[in-house]
Amino acid sequence: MARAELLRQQSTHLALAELKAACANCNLREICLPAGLTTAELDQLDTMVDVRRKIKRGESLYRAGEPFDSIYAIRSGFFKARVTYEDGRDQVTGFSMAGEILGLDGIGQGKHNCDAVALEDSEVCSIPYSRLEELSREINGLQRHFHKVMSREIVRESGVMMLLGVMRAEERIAAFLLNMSQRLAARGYSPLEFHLRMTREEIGSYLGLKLETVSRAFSKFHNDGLIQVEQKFVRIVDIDGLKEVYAHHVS
Amino acid sequence: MARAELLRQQSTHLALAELKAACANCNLREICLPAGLTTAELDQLDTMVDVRRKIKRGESLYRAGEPFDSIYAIRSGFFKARVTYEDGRDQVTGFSMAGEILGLDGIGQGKHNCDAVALEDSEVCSIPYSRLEELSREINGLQRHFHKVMSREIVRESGVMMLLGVMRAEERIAAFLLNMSQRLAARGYSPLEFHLRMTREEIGSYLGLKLETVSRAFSKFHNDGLIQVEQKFVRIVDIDGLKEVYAHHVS
DNA sequence: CGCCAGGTTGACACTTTTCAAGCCGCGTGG
DNA sequence: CCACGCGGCTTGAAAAGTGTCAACCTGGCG
Repeated sequence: MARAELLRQQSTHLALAELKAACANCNLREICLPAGLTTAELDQLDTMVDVRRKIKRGESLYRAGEPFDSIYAIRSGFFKARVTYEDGRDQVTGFSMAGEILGLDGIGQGKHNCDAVALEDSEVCSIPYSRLEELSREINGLQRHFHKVMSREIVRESGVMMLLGVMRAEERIAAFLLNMSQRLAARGYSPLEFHLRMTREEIGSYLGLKLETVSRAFSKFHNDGLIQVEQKFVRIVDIDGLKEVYAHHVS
Repeated sequence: MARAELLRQQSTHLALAELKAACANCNLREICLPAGLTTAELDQLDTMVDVRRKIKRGESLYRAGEPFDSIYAIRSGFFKARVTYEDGRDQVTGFSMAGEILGLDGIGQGKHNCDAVALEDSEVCSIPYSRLEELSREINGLQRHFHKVMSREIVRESGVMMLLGVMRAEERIAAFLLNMSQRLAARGYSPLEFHLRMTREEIGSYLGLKLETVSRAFSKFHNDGLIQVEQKFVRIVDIDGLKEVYAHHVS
């Protein structure tokens, strides 16, 4: 905290482009928090964003129970959100990639509700919540977009509830692959070839399945000519076929 | 829309207490949106809340796809939120009771994402989102509390994901009963005796189970002396026993 | 009075988990 | 540089949990 502040001040004049977040120059600005702001508003926003923070693979950005004071925009990398249960059982509640916002779950109770764990070396922009509150009173577009981000998180989660509540194993996996594909495409990556950052177990946890079930579904899709899988590498061969599995019932 | 506005103006001087929402006098103000505001702020808030709207059992407050313009505070009654899937399958994503806020899912896309259906005759206060935006720029406490409400919805949903992802049938039902009990208690009702407003099928849909499974679990809890069930009436006989089922594994 | 939605219960089928064995690939240390 | 170890992945067989189908019950309402 104190150290971050120090870093921020030091960086203001020196290596601004290097250490300071600089939304105005960020190539994620269209999909990240500043989406839709004017150039002038972007400059205002920049005053609020703290230095970037690097998180190594396997480390956590925050942990459940820690006091909440900032939200985070993912600058690069990949995270999982994990909720741990009283008895030790846990569940992955989401995967997040560049441009997405982490930490929204902390606002309600003033402390984080889940762990945010980096699945690869990552970098985040840290946004003190109190400054976000202030600034979103001044910049209407920021207020509106922040509300949208929260609302979309609610909608996203109800989509996951649908996955977990009504779909069967193969449908869930197909939905998962299509979702990854679509989000990667929105970031300019290939929607048909990608590396999974998470293990089978993490996918299973997210989808409410055991890792063996995930593995079997991958193998079946492979044999059915829908995808090619080799460890964490996935190539979608027949995307329409995948969509049929996802929309199921026509089998 | 125009009609609601008309009603609101008419009611301002006439039957204010009857038709106008009047947060300042509402006995739900401690758990509803205005929680934590000062008396003066409450009066400001009242200028924003439209007339109450009555929803008959079985009718919907809004439906998925309809344009979003207001959020709603439940004044009395009981709702389910339901998402319908392309192919017709649907899922209940939540149950809401007095003092809770409906419609937050609409902010992100400008249209509602689910149906909100009354499970008994209900009354809601309608809060135009544009006015909420304005006012939450002026009243810091309102801004903060609105953010908390959204954040808690995110946390609530990740709790449901946990239910759906890692718990088995009987644990889910126990969790459901304990959750109802706790929310009713927060509203001054008996936590140990209540009437379920929803059918077994709706409970099942919410919990990702078939209605027969719900029914069997109820019967089992009854036989085990944990609860008494008779149709929609439930009495919790052994709440610690229920909690053990919920925390499971010790069976 | 009779109908019908909603609920209960039983028998059986099916999906997914559990348990177990073995493989593969990658990083580490000898 | 190779061997080793280990986490991660795959696959099979059996077990468990939940869903499906069907019959029947119950209570409320027209």
